[in-house]
Amino acid sequence: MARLRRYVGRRKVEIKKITKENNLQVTYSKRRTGIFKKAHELCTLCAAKVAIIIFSPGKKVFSFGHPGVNDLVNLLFNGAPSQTTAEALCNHFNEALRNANLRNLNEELTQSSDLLDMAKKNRTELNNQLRPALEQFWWAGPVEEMNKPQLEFLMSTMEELNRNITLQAERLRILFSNPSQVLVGSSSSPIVPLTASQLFFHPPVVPANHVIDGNVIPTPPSSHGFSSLGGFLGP
Amino acid sequence: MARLRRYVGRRKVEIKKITKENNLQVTYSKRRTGIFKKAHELCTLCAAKVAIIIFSPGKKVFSFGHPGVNDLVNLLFNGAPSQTTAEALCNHFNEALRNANLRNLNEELTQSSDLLDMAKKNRTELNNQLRPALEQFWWAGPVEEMNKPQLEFLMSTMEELNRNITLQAERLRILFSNPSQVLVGSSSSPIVPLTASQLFFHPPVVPANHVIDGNVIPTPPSSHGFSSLGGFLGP
DNA sequence: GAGCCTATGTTTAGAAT
DNA sequence: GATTCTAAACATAGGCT
Repeated sequence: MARLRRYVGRRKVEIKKITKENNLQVTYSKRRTGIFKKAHELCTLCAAKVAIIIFSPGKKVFSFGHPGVNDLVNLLFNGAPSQTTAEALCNHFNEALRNANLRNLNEELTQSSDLLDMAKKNRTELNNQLRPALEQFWWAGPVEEMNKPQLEFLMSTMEELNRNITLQAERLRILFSNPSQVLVGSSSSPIVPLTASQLFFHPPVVPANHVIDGNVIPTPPSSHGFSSLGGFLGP
Repeated sequence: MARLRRYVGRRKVEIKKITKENNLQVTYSKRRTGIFKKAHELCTLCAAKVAIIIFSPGKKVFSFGHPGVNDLVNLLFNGAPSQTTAEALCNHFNEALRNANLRNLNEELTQSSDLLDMAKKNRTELNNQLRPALEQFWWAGPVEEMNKPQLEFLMSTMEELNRNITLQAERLRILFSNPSQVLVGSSSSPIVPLTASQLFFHPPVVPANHVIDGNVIPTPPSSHGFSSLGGFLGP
């Protein structure tokens, strides 16, 4: 009864930058977790796809949350178009890359490579084996180093990405040189103009099954390409 | 007193795919809002940078939340390096692009272009005027069409992005052809190896002040570059 | 579908471990 | 720096408009 009130309970907090460096760190950590959880739930509940990148203030610690590893696995091993596959894999790697600054979990990436080898041989048959393994990557682990095969794969994935980017660029150029054809009218226009989203999120036009067999070394785009997503790559 | 108990209160919900199509839609909408709010708070509280993409199940409705418009404004008008500026702007546009499927808010983009013209003339002096205007873009509005100057600007921004991508690719290739130099050792190694994140999130190496004056028409990468972030661009 | 409403399930601030 | 604890703050399911 004389129990001292050790815990105060949640306090109201004004939404402005936290000044106490220590509090900030704790809050950051907690809320990051919270957001990821929410994202996970949203994915599960609604079959949505969610990608999140968070750059912490100083520590350049950033996380990448992404739900639907299940979905990715499905895309990956159920004959989805190559582009999608490439994206799924690239995404998978980036998930790791983006966490690449704390611990050294090279094992996970290695395992990933193994999985890819397996996938190369049989897409659907291995589905059940791979699923649990890939799901380990959910809030995937960090990487301090990549070995050559891993890098190789990353690059080949990027190569395809680059090709798609170039294609999109070509479309953009055409659009640009003749804007009236595409940009005129609203969505109800008889001309059926492309919306901006249609322009940029165009379905694949690239030959299939390239990524998994790919091992070329072109001039792939680096993840700076992703910057447009965040614009947080500053110095 | 005879007040009927009209509202039941929140019910516990199992985290698995919602079957009732109607419920799903409502929940999706509510929770998406919730996540964005959380993200916004995280940004404000912790000065973090958060990027979120959500693809709804069927409707291909996706949103892009991104905090720190404040930060972007600062980057934009306080002499930040060009690359960062480019990214900030590109991001800004993409924020709009990604919402480009519901309403038609061309006005907002137009305003944006105007802001850029202003910025071209004086970066810091206009800071206070611009800040509130740009902040309107926080959960920015949709766009069904872009006019030529807007497209032009988008492309020039992308051009720079593309250049950076190529640079990064070059680094990657070098790394690839001589992995041992970079990939050996842990972060405590005397060789000071690049971490994956250092490799990919490298500081700018591109000449400054290009974007704002830019008006060229190169082969810019399209937003498919972002796919690696989500891998959700499939058909 | 967007919005309001409330009872309840969840998250989390602050302190301590 | 992550985790635990408590109580209060907050988010939200289901129902209704």
